[in-house]
Amino acid sequence: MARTAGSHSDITGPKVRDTALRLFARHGYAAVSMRKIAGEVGVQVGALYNYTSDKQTLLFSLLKGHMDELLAQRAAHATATTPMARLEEFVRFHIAFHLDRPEAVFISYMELRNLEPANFDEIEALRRTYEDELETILRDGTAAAEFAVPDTRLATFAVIAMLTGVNTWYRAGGRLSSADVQDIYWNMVRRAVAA
Amino acid sequence: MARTAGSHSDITGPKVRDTALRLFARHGYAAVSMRKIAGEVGVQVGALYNYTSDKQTLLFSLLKGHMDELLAQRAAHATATTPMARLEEFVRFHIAFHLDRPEAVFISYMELRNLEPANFDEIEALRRTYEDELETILRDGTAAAEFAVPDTRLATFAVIAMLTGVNTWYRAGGRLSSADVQDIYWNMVRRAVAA
DNA sequence: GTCTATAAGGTGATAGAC
DNA sequence: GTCTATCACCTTATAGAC
Repeated sequence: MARTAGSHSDITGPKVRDTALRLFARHGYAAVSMRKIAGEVGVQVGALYNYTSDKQTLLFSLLKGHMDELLAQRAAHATATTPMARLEEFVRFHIAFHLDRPEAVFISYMELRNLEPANFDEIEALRRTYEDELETILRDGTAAAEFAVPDTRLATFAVIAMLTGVNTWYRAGGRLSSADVQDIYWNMVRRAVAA
Repeated sequence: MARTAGSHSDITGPKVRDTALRLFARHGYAAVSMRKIAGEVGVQVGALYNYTSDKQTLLFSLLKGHMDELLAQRAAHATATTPMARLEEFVRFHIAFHLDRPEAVFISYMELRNLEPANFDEIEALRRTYEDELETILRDGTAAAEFAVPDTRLATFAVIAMLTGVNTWYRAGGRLSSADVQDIYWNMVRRAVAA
């Protein structure tokens, strides 16, 4: 990893991504210019193009990175075996993961429509993979009579929406910790689906 | 209501609002130019300014109209008396109202950040008024031992998020009617909060 | 790797004719 | 009420110097 004299790629690169993530989350992709990103990073606009081929690719890269990490972390944390235990694990993981990175979560939902079709399809497929794990848990639990869920697809949507909604109101440093929120939401989810 | 010769305000006015609503919902407020709206409406850009003082006011007006209608319709439909019946009525109303106008719902959530502070505060106050009715129902039901909800504020957020999430997947003409969805979601909400 | 300068075109909003 | 023309500015992206 030799470092070219005068180069700052190991500093500027991550800074560009962090800055873009923050600005896209706060103001929206369409409302944030490459000049604004460059200004926050502390470089001129031309320098940004050393780190992304264009603005669209920058957005896609942020969303792709987020979804890849979601699936990787989820796979690393899946250890339970019974449907009830798997559901609790999923609920707690989802809340913890999403509360940890509110900006990435926000743009991954809000900026989907600003992805070019091919990029959109790729992100959607990853999101679908994640949701399918929850649906499988709900179907397995229904088959085992642990759950009473008449429509597992709708229940999947309902649970995901309820859990992701935490990000709209939760503020770190408030009266509740992530663990508190996990307890309360798990209690509601359990009762909503339990036989 | 005399009509000036050559004037079309009674046609163009609503058309500007409908077009802006549709384009903002599809592409986002920042990505839609006044020229694009004018083009879809079938007028030149200067004509738009007979119907709105500026682009920001157009967005605000759409969101304000949506929230006013939400609160008016809700008030008109509130007839139940027991907490359980009031909750069921609220759940069914919320789904029916939101499925009826997906574009207005979408921009009312997605474009909040593009409102100027004073406009944002006004819309937020209306949304808060709506949410407070649900929280009151949950608190009354908990006091009456019909519900077992340890944290009524969080339960309010959870229920609203779950219900509004219907709009992300529901498509008119699919396998389920609005009434079907209401039945399924009411069943989940009831079990999540019932004592 | 970063800079400056530039290309080619889009932006919200207004003035004044009809 | 709608049109055309215009203002002042911002946009993404690239070329070439250092």
